Amino acid sequence: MLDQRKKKVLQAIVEEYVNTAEPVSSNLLTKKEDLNYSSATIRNEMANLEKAGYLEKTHTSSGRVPSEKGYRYYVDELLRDDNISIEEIKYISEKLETKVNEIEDLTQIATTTISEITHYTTLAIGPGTDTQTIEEIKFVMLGERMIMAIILTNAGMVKETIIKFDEDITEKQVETINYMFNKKLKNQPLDIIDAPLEEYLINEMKYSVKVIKPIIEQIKKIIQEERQIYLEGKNRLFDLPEFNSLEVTKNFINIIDEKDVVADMLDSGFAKDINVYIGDENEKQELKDFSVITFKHRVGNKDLGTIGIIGPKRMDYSKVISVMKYISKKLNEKDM
Amino acid sequence: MLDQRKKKVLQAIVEEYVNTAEPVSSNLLTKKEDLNYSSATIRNEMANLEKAGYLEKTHTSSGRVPSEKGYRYYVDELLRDDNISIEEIKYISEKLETKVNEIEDLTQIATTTISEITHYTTLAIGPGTDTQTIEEIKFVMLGERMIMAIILTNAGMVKETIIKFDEDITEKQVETINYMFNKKLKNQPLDIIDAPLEEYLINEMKYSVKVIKPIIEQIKKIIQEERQIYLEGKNRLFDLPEFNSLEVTKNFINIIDEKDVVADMLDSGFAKDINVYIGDENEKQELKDFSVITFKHRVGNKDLGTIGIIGPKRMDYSKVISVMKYISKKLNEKDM
DNA sequence: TTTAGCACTCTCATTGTTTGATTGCTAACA
DNA sequence: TGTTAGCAATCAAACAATGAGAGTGCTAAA
Repeated sequence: MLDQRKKKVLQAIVEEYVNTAEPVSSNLLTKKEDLNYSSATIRNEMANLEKAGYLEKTHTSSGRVPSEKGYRYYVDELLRDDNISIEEIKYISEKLETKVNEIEDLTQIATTTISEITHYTTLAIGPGTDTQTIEEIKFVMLGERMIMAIILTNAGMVKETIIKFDEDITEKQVETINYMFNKKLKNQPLDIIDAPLEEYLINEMKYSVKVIKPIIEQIKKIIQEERQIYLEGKNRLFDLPEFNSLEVTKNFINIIDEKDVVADMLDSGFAKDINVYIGDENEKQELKDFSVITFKHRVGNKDLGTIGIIGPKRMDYSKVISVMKYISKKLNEKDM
Repeated sequence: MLDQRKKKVLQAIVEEYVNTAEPVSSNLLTKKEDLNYSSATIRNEMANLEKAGYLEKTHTSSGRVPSEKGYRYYVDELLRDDNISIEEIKYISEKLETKVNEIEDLTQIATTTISEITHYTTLAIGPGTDTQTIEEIKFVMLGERMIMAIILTNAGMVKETIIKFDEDITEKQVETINYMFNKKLKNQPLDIIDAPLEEYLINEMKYSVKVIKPIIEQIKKIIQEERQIYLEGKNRLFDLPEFNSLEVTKNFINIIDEKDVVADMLDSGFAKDINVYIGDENEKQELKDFSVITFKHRVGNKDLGTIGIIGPKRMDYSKVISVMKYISKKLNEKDM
């Protein structure tokens, strides 16, 4: 357990380092209002904190930098989570009131807003197929050999896809398909669409494989592949001193371009409302130099996926967590 | 006009530099089969070529590097445009034969294939709204206050969007909308959808503004905003020595993330089948350190937009142009 | 017209030097 | 006992000096 003065020193070092990206010296800390001690005293405290693992040095005669343990302690015990201004609250409220036609647009708006306010790269992903059920499925004829399938899910999402056939198809057939698919799929989980279903429908409907197979295949494809990823402020981090290194920059670009990494990053465990992963705490090795903060994106208690930000370990945790808490609450209060 | 030997020297320098990214010395060139002269002779020729503007030096005692004029001469006069192997031809053919449901998928496939073979970043953009006409427009009811509009264009593209209303809407109304919109819009250019049309429809149909306005607005939005951009191999260039510079790397990322820049880049003039823009020849100042090569993406003579690659000025023009010529031809031969 | 030879130029890697920031430690102080 | 002044030690960063190596331009001879 850290005593009061150690907490103050640690907090001051984290906040100073977050601001300046420069190792913090004992001398600098003596200028802080609530640390009225000589630099020698501060130095002793810093040496203690370092011994306990909360601080690090970049070389023997450098100032101190928070370790991951230091950041973790700061996040868990020291930070303010109401670090949000009236103007920011106003701005967020305005943005979230935008009228949208598709519920996904709201995800985009939230993502953009968070990135604008925090100045970090913000990512979002739609809900997994396993959490959604089919509310309705509709087939529309677009030509003799082309139909469109439209799926409405319980989360309020609409997915559509085009299916082409090798042979002509009649209005009557489309009607039957409509009826049969709905009968079989209504209120079923999205990922029910699979081989056994295909077989069943072919037997039941007496339609040729040539009709059913392309439909099932295409729907399967769109459900599996089309998990939308939203990305905003990709280049926001480029001006940070961490990104003066080519390696870090390229590494970062590779990470956020890799859909799998982003999906995994956003799908990680959700013990709390706001989840903070600092450096090595991230499951993915690639993320060891970054911190990630995520929250479940719910609107009126419907699961719409996850929103998260990524930034350097030297991140303004206080600001990010404050903004996320507020936006998360506001989103959930909305009715759609 | 360059004499035979000067051409050989220029060609050798371009090709050597394209391969190695190192300034080319006179000594190195003497090792080329068709340049059986001493280094002193080559040096004289290089001095001449430099005086004429085809070559540059990075410093007084360095080897030579092609200037933009040098690249231009190489592209116009010296390069082979059948630099494509049997394996590559085979690979391309296979890829382009993939069965697709939506014509845009073909653009994606072509883009990916080009990037794979050339190892450069490849971009594509769909056809502009001004070049397409509406073949059919369909409205489907998805709920009491929600419909979907589906537009089929003459290029074979399908665009769809969801529209929500503040008041309930009937099946009957949707039918009327269907009829009226088709009557008015069939075979009209895509960008006809605008304010005067809105007024006309409101008068004609006696429907409240509350019904027509959201429809027009949403359709307008999707037509204007949704010009799809395809991007493949974004990180392909990162390993090139040019990208050892942070500035170049960040600059590049910024360029290809900026939809406007990419659109402008791909929409530039089309004097020839294959268009080559070297460094400063690009309209956009941001592209001055890169070369861009584009071609009109046509399938069965339907305009499907533009495909282009971007890479360093030190680009393998021969390979890229050869591959593009072949793919362009193959695409156009397809019937959709 | 071509080439051998040589002085000249410039980059790049290496090494040494200086400066300044910061620490840890010791001894004195309250 | 906790706090602080003072000081030697450490290290990064900036800068200068040096030398090797690669390449050129020019001249004179073949």
